[in-house]
Amino acid sequence: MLKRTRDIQKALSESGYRITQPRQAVIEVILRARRSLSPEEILARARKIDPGVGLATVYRTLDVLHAEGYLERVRIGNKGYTLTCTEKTLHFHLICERCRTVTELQSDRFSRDLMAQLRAAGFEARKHAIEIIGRCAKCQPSE
Amino acid sequence: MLKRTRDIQKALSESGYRITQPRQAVIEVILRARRSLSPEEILARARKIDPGVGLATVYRTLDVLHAEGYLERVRIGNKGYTLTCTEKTLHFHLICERCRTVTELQSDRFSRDLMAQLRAAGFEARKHAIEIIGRCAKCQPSE
DNA sequence: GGTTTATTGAGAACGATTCTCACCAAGGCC
DNA sequence: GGCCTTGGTGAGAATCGTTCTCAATAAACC
Ligand SMILES: [Mn+2]
Ligand SMILES: [Mn+2]
Ligand SMILES: [Zn+2]
Ligand SMILES: [Zn+2]
Repeated sequence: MLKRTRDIQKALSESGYRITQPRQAVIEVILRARRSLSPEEILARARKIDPGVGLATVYRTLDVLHAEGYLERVRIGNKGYTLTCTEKTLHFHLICERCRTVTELQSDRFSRDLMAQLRAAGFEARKHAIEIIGRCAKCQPSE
Repeated sequence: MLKRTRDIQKALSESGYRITQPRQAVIEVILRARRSLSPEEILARARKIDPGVGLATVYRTLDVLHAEGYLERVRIGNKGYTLTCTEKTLHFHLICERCRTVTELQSDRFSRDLMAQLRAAGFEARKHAIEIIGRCAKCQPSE
């Protein structure tokens, strides 16, 4: 089991959630993934750890992780893929539409500028989703 | 009929689309709206102009407008609301989760910075969705 | 007006997500 | 360790938004 899996479990436990087999499996799967996964993909991988897991529980666990701030939902096209996220600060996602890898980026200048704009507009931000969709460096159309 | 409705109709017509009653109604509804609307809301309003319009046609017209660059889909929560958009350049959306108003903002500094980051990452951007979710100036919790 | 053919409305079909409910097991307590 | 309480679970039904199907319609062009 990954160290970060234990960290998240401990935090969930302290928030009053029970650490069940299915939850452990789902968390482990998401942390191990190199790219964002759909709920169905998470289910398939989780079943290799705990064969009995059900799809509804995958959705429920995603909700828990989202509510506790350990997971973001990122969309590619109409499909709802998911992604772990450690960052709490303003950052953005480069989503490769070919390999589905999600790269997280940050920029202080970017953040400062955005904050200033929000203040000017009198807008109180609660959350953000900054997604740039295209091709990552590895997936450029060769030519 | 709004002038901009006629402009869009003319452009669609020149692209080979037929200017039908339902399409006219949907375009007019979206342009008149002060906030983003769901497909169901668009249907309800379009039926006040042309009572026979069907839901499938609303979806189809949204697809056409999207394909022709006259409309963006913006999500609030899980629901897919829609919005007209004139801007072609990099810009972002301030989405009020209370009144659903979508404000479009732009910033040259922001754009330049983002472009630089993308270049550094070797990422080829095709489209973007920059959404800040929260409360607009009018919807601040009083006090 | 007549012809062609893209577009339409109604309802069926679909896929993703959520709900229901009887059963189960995590975690606190002795 | 065993017992109890109750939150969590799996299976399948239900729901919801969206897409599809197809016969009927009406734009657009002559
Ligand atoms: Mn992130
Ligand atoms: Mn826009
Ligand atoms: Zn890629
Ligand atoms: Zn508002």
